[in-house]
Amino acid sequence: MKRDVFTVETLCASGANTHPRNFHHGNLRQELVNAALSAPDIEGLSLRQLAASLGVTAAAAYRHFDSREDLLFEVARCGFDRLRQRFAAAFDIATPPSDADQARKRLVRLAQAYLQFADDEPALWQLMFGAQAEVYRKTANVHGDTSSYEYLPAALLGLYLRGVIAAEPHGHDALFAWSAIHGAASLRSGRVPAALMPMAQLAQAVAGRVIRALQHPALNPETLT
Amino acid sequence: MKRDVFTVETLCASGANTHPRNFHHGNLRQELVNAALSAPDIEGLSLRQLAASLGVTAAAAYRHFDSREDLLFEVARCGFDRLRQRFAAAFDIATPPSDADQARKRLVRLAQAYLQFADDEPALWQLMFGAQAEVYRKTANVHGDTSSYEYLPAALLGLYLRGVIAAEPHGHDALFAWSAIHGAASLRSGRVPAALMPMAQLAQAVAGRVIRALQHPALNPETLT
DNA sequence: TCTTCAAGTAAACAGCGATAACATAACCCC
DNA sequence: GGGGTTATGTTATCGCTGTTTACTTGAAGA
Repeated sequence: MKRDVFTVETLCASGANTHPRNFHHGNLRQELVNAALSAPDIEGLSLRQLAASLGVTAAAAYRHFDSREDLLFEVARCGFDRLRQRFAAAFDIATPPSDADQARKRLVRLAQAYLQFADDEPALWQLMFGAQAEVYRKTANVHGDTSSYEYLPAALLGLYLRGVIAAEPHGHDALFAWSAIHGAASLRSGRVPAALMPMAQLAQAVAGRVIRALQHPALNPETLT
Repeated sequence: MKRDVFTVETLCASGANTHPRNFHHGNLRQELVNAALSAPDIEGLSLRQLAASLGVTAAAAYRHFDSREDLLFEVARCGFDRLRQRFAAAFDIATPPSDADQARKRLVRLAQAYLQFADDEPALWQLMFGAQAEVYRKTANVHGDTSSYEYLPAALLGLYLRGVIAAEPHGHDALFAWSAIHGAASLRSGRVPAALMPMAQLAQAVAGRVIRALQHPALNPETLT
């Protein structure tokens, strides 16, 4: 009994499927990633439990990933891809803003997409931008996704071209806009009470003020030092 | 030998100190916290290693803390206290701003204090605002430190009273300012390249734009929905 | 059909947080 | 000073973790 557990008969008999396509898992690598993606705490998940939840030994995972970290890299990569898709939908490149108002609304949509992502996938958000963020982001980018960071400057450029903001957006302007939106998402994700207002309201409050800041000429830097 | 290791003679003989004040550690609780505070990765530290680094067994730590988390709570509490001290120094309540310029500079100093803290104590910053932030912040606040969050609104009020910003600062204004500064610190702490400029420059870029945003009347909200 | 290989298994390792049972230094009371 | 109590250490142990090793087996190709 201890030795013969894995004969073909035993397995086929126990499986409800008529044709369990493979004794070997169909695509364990992807299934591991998928299971991790929907875990309530991705960073804290246990590889053994994850494998067990797929009816597989922990060691099996090591046929597909070098380490637990390696698995999390892949999960983060999927996360950045999902975020990029949301940005793409919010940016809506197919219908360029017809006027200044539309350009403003596009920035608000981008902000809201960011906030919504943090709301919808808190564990994934933490993996991507939390403690080990640097490492995971680096690997994700190596795999070819820096593009998430280009929608925001593009939206600012759109605002400039339609006369909403004063000067051609500088790198500092994009960083400022990103800081404000990322900070809001981060505070919200950390359940800071002030950031728990309805999301559309938060997106407007932040994006609206970002636009206000860029609408007017810069302060004399000497008044700040 | 196995039994008599802990006789008084053995210990005094091995200690270089003439008077090892106590066989029991002087103040193990505080020493554990201090050691944790200067660990390169606070969230990921191992209680056993921490205890061993103080020449003590892991179980000894449980005489002073209910759990590893309980220790981290205390560490976070110290972190929020240190942050508050930095805010207090930057705010400099003893010398109120004499004019609008001084009020602006005070906000820049607050932003810089925040960024400097994230730079100086990255592990502590991650503990306080990272994955488990909510939990640690809650406990820290229970212990009596919500005051860190009051310097920023106070600085905005100062700007209003000196005619720099248009309207009496609203909760949304404070949240926006905090988001922008926190976001910048967060991006910098995550080594996002754009945020790695000299810190004074970053503080000016962000705080300056926050002021610019609040200087002017709000946009018509309908242009944003 | 025989060989080879990919992809699973079981078993073991060290390290972790946590608990329980025990030992002793320090202290208080007489 | 002597004796009991308590605070604060120790050792040993548990179950869990990530990871490695050696083994097994289904599938596919010459």
